[in-house]
Amino acid sequence: VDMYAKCGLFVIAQEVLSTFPIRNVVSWTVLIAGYVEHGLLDEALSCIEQMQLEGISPNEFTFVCIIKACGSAYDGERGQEMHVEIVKRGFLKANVFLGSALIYMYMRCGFLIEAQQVFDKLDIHNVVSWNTLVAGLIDHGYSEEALRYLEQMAEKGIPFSIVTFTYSLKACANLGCLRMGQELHVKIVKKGLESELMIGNTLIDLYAKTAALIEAQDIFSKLSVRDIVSWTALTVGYAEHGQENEVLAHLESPHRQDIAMNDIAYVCNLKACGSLGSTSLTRGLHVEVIKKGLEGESVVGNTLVDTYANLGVFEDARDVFNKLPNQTVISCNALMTGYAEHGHGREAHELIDQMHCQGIAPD
RNA sequence: AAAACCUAUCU
Repeated sequence: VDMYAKCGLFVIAQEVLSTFPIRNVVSWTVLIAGYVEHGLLDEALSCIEQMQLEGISPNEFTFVCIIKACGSAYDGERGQEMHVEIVKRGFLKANVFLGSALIYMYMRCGFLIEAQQVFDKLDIHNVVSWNTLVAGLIDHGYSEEALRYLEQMAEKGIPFSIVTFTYSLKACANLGCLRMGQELHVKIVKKGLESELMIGNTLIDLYAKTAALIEAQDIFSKLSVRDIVSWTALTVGYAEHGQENEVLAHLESPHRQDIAMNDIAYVCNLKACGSLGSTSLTRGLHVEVIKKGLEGESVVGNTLVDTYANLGVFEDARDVFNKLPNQTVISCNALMTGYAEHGHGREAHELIDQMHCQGIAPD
């Protein structure tokens, strides 16, 4: 059941499960974990109901899965209900897995105070519970706070993991602290972690964001294995600093290296084309995006609208905008900013009216 | 026998 569920073959997993004369909490939990890993919250929750109907109670493992599911689905309400249930059963105090899952859930749902409270109340901490807190803070733009927690970790002698280093670098990148990033880089080299892909990629990003493009390129060149993240981090960095030739050299390279593009990579490359002010490159990428069926993906679609609008190519901006499966305040703002910056006051006003008609609240 | 943190990206 675990294998099928992990592979996403849920019909077979359920079938196997149904042939068991007796199911226990593990049989159900592995299935639930599979659903959660594949983002299927409703199915996971319905399993919980079914197992309880069979008279089987969820245990700590089960609750970790459920809490994670609530976080992934941004369902803070339900997460809170589950939290109450967990406390009632006395599971929380000593289980750092459950604690980390709750911190993740609250952070993702924007309940930062609650996340910190869970962290503070935990009897046991480990590097993951710290990392989860730090990651959440950084995701919400509190990089200084995150750095303070990272300092505390160091003071308490908690060894940094790859994830800890990654987030430390990310905090530096967000704050534009090249110096601190370089100090971390030295430590990373000393620990022999520089060839870790996640760390290498984050170093590329740090140096690119702090305008240290020679260093960024150097890290990139020295990586023995590169993935799509390595490429896009560098490309965006070059674009943001106006290095057109390097961008051109990198846009096509992932293909040539047999590295698959994903939706985020298209967003990055579109962003790069936009930074360079190139309508033709943008159109070229747009064609690829359509071929891959990604035009309607919200972030990809919004980026297309934004890029075209910034370029002042409003026929295309409008065309993509109209085709979006759901227009949101983000896509509207992107289009509107373009109108405003290119002096199209009338269109901007019409868009406000359209938002009103569609019940999209301006922010 | 099963569970937590995971790098590039949109206004």
